[in-house]
Amino acid sequence: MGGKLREPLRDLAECSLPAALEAMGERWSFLILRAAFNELHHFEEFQSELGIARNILANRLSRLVEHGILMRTAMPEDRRKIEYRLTDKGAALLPTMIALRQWGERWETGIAATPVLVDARDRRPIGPIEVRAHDGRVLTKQELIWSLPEDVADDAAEVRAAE
Amino acid sequence: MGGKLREPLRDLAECSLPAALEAMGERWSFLILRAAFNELHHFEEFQSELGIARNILANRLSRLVEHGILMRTAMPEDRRKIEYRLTDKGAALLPTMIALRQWGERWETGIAATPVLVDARDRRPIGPIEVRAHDGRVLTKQELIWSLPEDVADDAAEVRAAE
DNA sequence: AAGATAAGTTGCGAATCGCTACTTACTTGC
DNA sequence: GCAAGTAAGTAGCGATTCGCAACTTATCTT
Repeated sequence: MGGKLREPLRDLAECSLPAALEAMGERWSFLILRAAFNELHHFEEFQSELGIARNILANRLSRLVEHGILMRTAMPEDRRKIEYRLTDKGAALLPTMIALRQWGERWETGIAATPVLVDARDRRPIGPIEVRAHDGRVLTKQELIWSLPEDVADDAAEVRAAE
Repeated sequence: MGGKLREPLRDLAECSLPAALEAMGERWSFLILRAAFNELHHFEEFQSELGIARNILANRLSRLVEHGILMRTAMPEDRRKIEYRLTDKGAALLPTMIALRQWGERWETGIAATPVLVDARDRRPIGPIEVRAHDGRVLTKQELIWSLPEDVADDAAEVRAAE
C-alpha cells in the first residue's frame, strides 16, 4: 500500500513521458515486465528469477496491477496461487522493452542476449526497433523535427505525396 | 560522486536489459534525455524545465556522462557554462524514448503530446514504434518466440524465403 | 492433524530523494 | 579594479524508499 507522496514527475510541455514513467519508471518494473513476457506468472517465480526482495516485489506487482499493466487472478485449482498476466496495456510495452534491450546489447553489453526474440515464421531474429515515418520509411535523427501541433500536417491532401 | 553501493540488477538469463537499466533506469534519467533531445543543454535549463532538485540533477548528469550518454563540454566564450550534449550512444536511445512516450499517449494520457515529433520531409507525425521482422514486416506478440541461440536461423539459405 | 507451500507483511538499518542554503568560478557593468 | 550577477555544483538534513531477513496467513498434501 505505497501512498504516493512523492510529487509526480513534472509534465514538461504536455509530454506523456512523465505519465509513462509514473507507471514504469521504478526500479525492477521493467525486469518484472520482461519476466512476464517470458511466461513467468507467479510471485515465487519472479522472486527467484530476479532475486528481488519480497516486499519490493509485492509492492511493484501491486503498482503494476493498479496501473492496469498486469492482471491479478487467483488460480481456481490452487487458491494459494496468484497468477499475474500481462494485460493488453502491458503487452503494448513490448516495443519499448525490446528497444531498451537492443540498446543495451548494442551499447552496453555488446553481446546478443539470451533468449533471443525471433520471428515465429522463419525463426530469424527480429529487426532493430526504429523510428519510421507514417509510410514506413526509416527516419534518422536528422530527419526528425519537434513540431508544435499547429505546424503538423494532418491527413489531408497528402495522397499524392505518399504515392 | 555517487558510489554505486547498490547491487546491480541481476543479469537474468544473460539479458542486456539490466545493463540498459543500470544506465537509464533511475528516476529523471529519461526526462533529462528527453530535454536533451529538445535542445536543452545547460544545467539551469534542465533544472528550470524539469523542476528537479539541483543535487539530483548534478548526480544524474554525472552518471549519464560516465555512461557515455551525454558529453560534458565547457563553453569557450563563457567558461562558467557547461554544455551537455547527446553522444551517439545517447541519441541511440531515441527509439526507446519515443516508444515509451507513445505508450504513455495511448494508454495513460490519451492525448497527443507537445511537441510532436514529425518527419522533416512532409511534417507529418511519425508512425508508431513497432516490432518488425528482419524484412520489415510488423510482428504482433503472437508471431514472436523467445528462442535459444541454437534454435535461431542465421543468415544462410533464407534468400528464397525473403524473396 | 502435521507439514509444506504460495503470497505476502513487518521491522529495521542503510541508501536515496528532495528541499534549501551555501560555495566556487567566472563574467559584466561601472 | 571591484561590486554584483550568473552558472554549476556541493552540503546539510528530514522524509522516503530499498533491501534483507524473519514472521504471518491461507491453502494444499499426506
